[in-house]
Amino acid sequence: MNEPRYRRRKEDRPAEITAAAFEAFAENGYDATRVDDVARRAGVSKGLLYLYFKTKEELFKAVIRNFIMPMVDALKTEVESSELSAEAFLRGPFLDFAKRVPKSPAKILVRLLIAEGPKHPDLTAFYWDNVVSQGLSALSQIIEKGVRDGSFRQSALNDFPQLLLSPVMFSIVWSIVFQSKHALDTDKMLEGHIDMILRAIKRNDDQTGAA
Amino acid sequence: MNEPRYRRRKEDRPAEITAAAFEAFAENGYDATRVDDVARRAGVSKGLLYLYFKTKEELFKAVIRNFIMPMVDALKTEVESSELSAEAFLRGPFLDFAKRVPKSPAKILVRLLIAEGPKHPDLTAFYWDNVVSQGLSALSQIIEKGVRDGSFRQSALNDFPQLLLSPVMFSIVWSIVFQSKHALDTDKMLEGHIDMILRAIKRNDDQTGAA
DNA sequence: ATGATTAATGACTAACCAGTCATTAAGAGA
DNA sequence: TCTCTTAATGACTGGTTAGTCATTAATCAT
Repeated sequence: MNEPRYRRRKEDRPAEITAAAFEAFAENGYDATRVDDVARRAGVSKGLLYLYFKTKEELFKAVIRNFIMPMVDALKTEVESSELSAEAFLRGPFLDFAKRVPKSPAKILVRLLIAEGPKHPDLTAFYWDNVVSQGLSALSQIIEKGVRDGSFRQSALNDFPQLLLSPVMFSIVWSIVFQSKHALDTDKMLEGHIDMILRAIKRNDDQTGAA
Repeated sequence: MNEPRYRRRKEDRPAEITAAAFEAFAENGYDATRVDDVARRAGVSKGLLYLYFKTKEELFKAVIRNFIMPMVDALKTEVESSELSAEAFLRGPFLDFAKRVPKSPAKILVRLLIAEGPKHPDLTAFYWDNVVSQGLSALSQIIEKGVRDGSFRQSALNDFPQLLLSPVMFSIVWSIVFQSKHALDTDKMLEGHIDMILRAIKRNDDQTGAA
């Protein structure tokens, strides 16, 4: 009956607290999240939390780091190890990724970045270095590969790989803001987007396909 | 030397306060904005502010309404009064609009909507009714017009006019989060986007043009 | 066993801030 | 000029919360 009040598991604590904090920040954003609430979710006292994280802000940054790293690593390996043609990569792994993100909990990071980024320049810098610039250069590689082997023509995508990502971002924002009231079939939209892009940039060997 | 402490200009006050609040909310977001600060910016006491706006939240909503309404009205008139072909409209007024928004102060509203929307369902609903759904249906009209007169083929844009807007949203988010450190030529990107879209959806009478 | 070490607690405080209200003075009317 | 209405003030309060610290109890070393 008397649950052990003290557990003493120094190694696990930070990860447990970070996970709880992720939940809390995701639900409420930075300001509205109470440190007490994070501690309670982690089954830990506030004092202990402050033993591992000096301030609320440091905790916030730890959350971002912890949950972004794995995603980026996964994407990079996928890109680099793939032997698919550029088109096949866009229709396959890239589309999968694009469909997955707006449904994953990680979408919340976008909200946090937009909402809190301007107040935390170092966090934004971290995000840039570890996520955005790497993601964009991976996409550029794919596109250039397609151009080199003659299957894609030169297009705006060469200068702006962002255009591949913008509907993904849009899906995320939509799902955060409107999804509950105004469902959007993001999977279909993203498929349509890839179809359109490919129709625009493929050299005309054949000119069929896609709705 | 003794500036008049009391000015008594009942009619101007609400607009002055809303303008000050827009600045403050834009800089700091909702939670971090102090009502005292808004009052100071408006050159007014906090007590007076509470004479015109019952709560901070009501003030926030007034800000959104005040700054969104004119934009939407402008866009709607433009769409409805235009006699241009679908392609000309996309390359002209629509592209202008798309270029303008990410540079205007109104872009901040997107940040506020993403950050605070989930906590303010009625505000989100207002935004939907007055901005998003109207904007989308205007775009749908344009696209259908192009399809009807045979210049566009059926495409993903028929189901997802959002695809036209996603790079605009992307530009806004980029400019909020990264612009200071990593400039993006949003004008060029948006031009490239329209070029690609048109290449994808135009029926092949001619198949030349655009980089 | 027994002290030494340190993970963990939670009551406390110092600061902050949305919203109130008793008071002041500007302008309107007579 | 005097009175009445109301725009405008700003000190105050009640509630909230990030961060602290004196204390407690697991675990470890001997």
